[in-house]
Amino acid sequence: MENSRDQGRPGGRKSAGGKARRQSERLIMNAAERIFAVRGFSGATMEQIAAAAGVPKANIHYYFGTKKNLYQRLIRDICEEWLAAAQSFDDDVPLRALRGYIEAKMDQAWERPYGSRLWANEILAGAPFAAGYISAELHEWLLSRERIIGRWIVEGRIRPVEPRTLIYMIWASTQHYADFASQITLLNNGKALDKESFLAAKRSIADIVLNGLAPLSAKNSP
Amino acid sequence: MENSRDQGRPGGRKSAGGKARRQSERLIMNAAERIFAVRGFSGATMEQIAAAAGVPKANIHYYFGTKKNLYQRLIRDICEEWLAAAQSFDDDVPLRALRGYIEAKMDQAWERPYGSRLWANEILAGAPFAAGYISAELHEWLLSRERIIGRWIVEGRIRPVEPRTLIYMIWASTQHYADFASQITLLNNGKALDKESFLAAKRSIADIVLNGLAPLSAKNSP
DNA sequence: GTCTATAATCTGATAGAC
DNA sequence: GTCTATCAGATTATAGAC
Repeated sequence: MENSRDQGRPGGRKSAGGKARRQSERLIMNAAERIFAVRGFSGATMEQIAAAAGVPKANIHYYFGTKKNLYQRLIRDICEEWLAAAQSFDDDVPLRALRGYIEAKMDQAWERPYGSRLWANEILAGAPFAAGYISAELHEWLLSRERIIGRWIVEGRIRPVEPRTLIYMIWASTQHYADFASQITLLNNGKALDKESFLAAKRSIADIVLNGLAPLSAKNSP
Repeated sequence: MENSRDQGRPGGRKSAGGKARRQSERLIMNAAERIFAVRGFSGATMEQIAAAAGVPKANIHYYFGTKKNLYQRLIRDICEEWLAAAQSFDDDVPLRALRGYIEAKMDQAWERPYGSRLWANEILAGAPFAAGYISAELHEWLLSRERIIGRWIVEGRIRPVEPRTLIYMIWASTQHYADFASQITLLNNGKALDKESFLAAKRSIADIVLNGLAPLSAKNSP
């Protein structure tokens, strides 16, 4: 009656499993995200991850098979979450869409900084695992938003700027607060940025960008 | 007559040596910069660096002693070069100082992309080697420029923004073109950004930032 | 100074007891 | 499912011939 396909290494079923499995996987993935974010794929060791998760090394292999596999799961996870922020760029009022997007990206940098850093590390390494996702979903999203921004420019609703540069600026400026957190901390007398300073930065970034885009007419008078 | 302190491993003299030494060191450092930039300190291997430099592994140890030592030399080198760009933030006309600085940072991202990426990797890792430099020289520079920007605001020459956020935005936006080059390439149909697109991005970033800072009065009319 | 060979340690992965 | 013990290969560093 027992089906041997279903025990032992994962993969027998799609990726289901009891709550014990799910719980262990979550524990390991959280630890792995931190370690990979700091050391990169090749720099991280399974032992460091095991120690951070508080489990024996062998358990990680039991649940994820290989280091590569574990890493890929995280990349996929981060891509999926990224889509959430991407959706917030969707109002038809330029300044509202852009402010919403900037705020969503900043919230993400605050709430899941290690995800952002893992991504940065992956890109620095040449995007060996994320390339497919970038060329497909991300590229598509980028093109669609460029079209929207282009339309706003034609309609005179924002100042003429290169849409792509604008989007890169938003990515860079928001992710900076996660990716360069250790530098920011050192420049803040060794104290990590508190929530208030972070919120101030969020507003400030949005203000600079949005003022930079305000059309020549319709100046914002008090 | 011969002094044994002066042969064998470096360190006998400060860091002098014949042209052969200097040439070999330069060759190895260039290769190491590329490898460390992509894999990070712990992810890079001496063998990869040796292969990239086209020398036997043992030679690297002969010239630099340890991996750590080689890496530290690079960090120092990059810090020093960074100071050059920092100097360009020095005009008393706000828009000129800022545009000059943005352009200097962009030029650096173009000319020495691996230096920027190595730095990014170091920060992601928690700045274990660069911490001292960041807390001292970089912090000092940052404070001095914040004072200048603050003065401009008081004098009504630029819109009131958080000076630190502004500087972080400039760092992030310019370094993005070096650090995230692989992502940018993938989003550009697999072709690296050419010089023209890069120059366009440089102008575009400066435009957005500077427009974002233009004071409420004295609007730029045609 | 340059290079091959090798020592000492670390790392990903697995075996197999519980 | 969990954990200890361990293997095979990689990795930093050195020894020593040339």
